[in-house]
Amino acid sequence: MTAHQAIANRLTRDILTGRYQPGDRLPSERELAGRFEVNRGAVREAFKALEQLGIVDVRPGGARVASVEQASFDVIGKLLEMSEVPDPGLVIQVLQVINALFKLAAETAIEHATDEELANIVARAERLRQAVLDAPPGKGEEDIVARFELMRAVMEVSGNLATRIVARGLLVQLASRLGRLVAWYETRNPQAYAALIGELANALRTRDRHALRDCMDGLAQANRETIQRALARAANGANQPTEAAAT
Amino acid sequence: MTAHQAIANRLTRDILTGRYQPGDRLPSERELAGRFEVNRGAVREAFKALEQLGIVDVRPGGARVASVEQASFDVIGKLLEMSEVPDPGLVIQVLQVINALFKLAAETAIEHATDEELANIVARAERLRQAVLDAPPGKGEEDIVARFELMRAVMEVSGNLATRIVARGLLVQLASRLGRLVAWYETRNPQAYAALIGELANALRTRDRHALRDCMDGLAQANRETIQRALARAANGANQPTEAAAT
DNA sequence: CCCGCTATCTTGGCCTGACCAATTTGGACT
DNA sequence: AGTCCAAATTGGTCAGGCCAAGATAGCGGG
Repeated sequence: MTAHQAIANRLTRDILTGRYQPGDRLPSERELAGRFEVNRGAVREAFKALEQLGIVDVRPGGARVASVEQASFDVIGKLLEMSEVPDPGLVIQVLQVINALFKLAAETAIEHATDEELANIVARAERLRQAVLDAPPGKGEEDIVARFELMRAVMEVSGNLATRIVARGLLVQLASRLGRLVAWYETRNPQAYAALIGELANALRTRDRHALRDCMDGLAQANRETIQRALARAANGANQPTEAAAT
Repeated sequence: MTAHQAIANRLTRDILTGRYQPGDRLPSERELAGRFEVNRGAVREAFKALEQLGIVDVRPGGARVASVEQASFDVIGKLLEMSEVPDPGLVIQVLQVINALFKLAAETAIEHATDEELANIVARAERLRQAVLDAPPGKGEEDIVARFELMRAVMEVSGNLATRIVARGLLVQLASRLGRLVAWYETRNPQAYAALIGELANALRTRDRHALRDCMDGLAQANRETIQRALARAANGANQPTEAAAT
């Protein structure tokens, strides 16, 4: 962790947690340099990062914190990192966006992707389905990662660069945060979930748009429930199972 | 335009147009400082911007350009600015993403928004509808902006921060680019479009999810066609109607 | 001839100290 | 109280330099 990164993180945290309100003026570069005992250049680089994040507007005369509304979408990742267990409401919102894009990507994929690409996806889905079924109860946690990867794979072959970039960004931001809670995941009803995955694989294979739409909502709901439950559990027994250390 | 911004723009352009390939090493900070006749600090700040954009990976030993795949979604705006008339394919892709989010936002809005918020949106939609109908043929170009603003308004009241941030980012990036082509817009079939807007307003007012879904696809298609036609026209008569100056 | 290791060179990270131009701010003046 | 101007503050940039983390070429051993 370089100096300017540390400073940027600290300031980001202070801003996103409301210690600095929108419109407030941040301390000057010189003062922060003194406070953090670093060179002004390091503070400047941190400011650049904040500006790029869209949470600060820096110009001669002073740097002011901007409204969250006009923030870059990278702040979502930062917001997820604010607390030990990410805010469930925000996670759900991000999931909704991801699912909307997943739906779009899948529909585009069955129109534009090559047979080979689709076959690849289908194979991956089948693998996930087997994994879900084979996993002993309480030991099927790992597949939450596989679920995300399946989504990502579909987005890759959608041929839509915008979808890829946006969804990828959201997925990595979310996955890197949820991955740490892996110990709390549990697929409530493996059979039902496996069936949904199977439907998805079939819809993709046959390029059946209608079948696709039918299973999408179910999948989204299943994912949401799994994650919601994991979050709730994590929030309770907050630091029992693993070491789960905070920095 | 400050020095580091100019340098960042130049390098961004070089990278996105393929002058530097993914994996290539960028010239060193010192060399670029010499080439652009600025201080190394300025180049450093430019590098910070590129790094934040996700198109460059900078670390001791050298800065390398990253794959477009792992870029931040802000590059979409940059990509749209690469050429005089934005790449139609990319615009369509971005529109698809926006529409997917619009759909999500609208569905969330009819569930969570207050009556007052919805009434606001409906009023705005009605205004747009009237404007479309009243505009004399060939003079209805301005409403393309209103269309975007209507979408933005719906996203604002959706109560989903992730949607707001992502969609807002995409909308401003796209709108700021398409706004300059305003002279080429023309609503092909005002009556049909006005009818769709009317349906949308009704669906929102009555919180009718089914009716909402029905008109969404039509709206998306109408928007896509309008913009697609404008782009094609702009690409042809590239600099006839207005001054349309390039920097 | 190829592979692995080391010494050297390059590169980014950071520092001190300084000047300029844009903004803020406080006080003088009306 | 409201206006206007000058001083203080702040970000933007520059110069030159040290250090540690990577890159690289050259050597030695297989």
